[in-house]
Amino acid sequence: MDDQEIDRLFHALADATRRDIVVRSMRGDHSVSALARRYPMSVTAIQKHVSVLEDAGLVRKERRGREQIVRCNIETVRTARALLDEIDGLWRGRIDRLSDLLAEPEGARPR
Amino acid sequence: MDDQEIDRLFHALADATRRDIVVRSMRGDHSVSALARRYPMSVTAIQKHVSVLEDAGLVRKERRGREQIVRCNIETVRTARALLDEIDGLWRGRIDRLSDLLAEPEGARPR
DNA sequence: TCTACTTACAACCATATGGTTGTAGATACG
DNA sequence: CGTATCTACAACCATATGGTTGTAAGTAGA
Repeated sequence: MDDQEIDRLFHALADATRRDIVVRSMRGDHSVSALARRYPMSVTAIQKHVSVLEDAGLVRKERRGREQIVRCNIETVRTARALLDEIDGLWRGRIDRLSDLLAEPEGARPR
Repeated sequence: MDDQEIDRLFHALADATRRDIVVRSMRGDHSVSALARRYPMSVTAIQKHVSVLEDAGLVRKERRGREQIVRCNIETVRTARALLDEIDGLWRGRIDRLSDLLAEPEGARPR
């Protein structure tokens, strides 16, 4: 996963309406226009939000007759979480290395 | 934590330079200008990135003489991760409820 | 003191973002 | 059939974003 994809992923999550669409799309079948009825904005605005989520891989659309059903891609949510875990891992590694240093006897310190 | 704060948090993470600053700021003391030397952009641009990270709570600045040292706020990284965990929890809850339904005998289904 | 370094901030600019309205095509249904 | 619904997409607009340069002020150090 390259930087641009990660940018798109976190950018997609940086909007309350989009986060809400992700959650709703996990809990049942919702067409784009059905989703639009729940927010104070036009169908086109929701189409754009769904498109941003789609480009980020957080959601996919499945056509059913004349409607597009929006469904969540939970794997991508987990990918985002894993990215944050990685940062936390670096932090914990930093602490570990620090305590390693403190625990090491003087002569054993790597040069 | 309200929607706007969450927006700011994910928005701050949606930029490769800013993510890199977060990681660097975990691994030692870096002033704003020291950070700026590592990226192909002006000091002012880095000041703005640090400011976005600060507003998101991902980083704080500590003045040391004439320089500002940027340090990571790991707790906020963990907050972001917890938000994604919450979504994943809803997903897993959905599955649990589905298998509950499937496991239930016909007559026991809630009305 | 004088000079270099670091930060702060205003002003500016191009592009991206998040919304709107309008038009049009495809599908469902009376 | 005709009509309503759903989606797609272009055009438009205001504001936000991410960069720049220029100016000024505080601090360190020869």
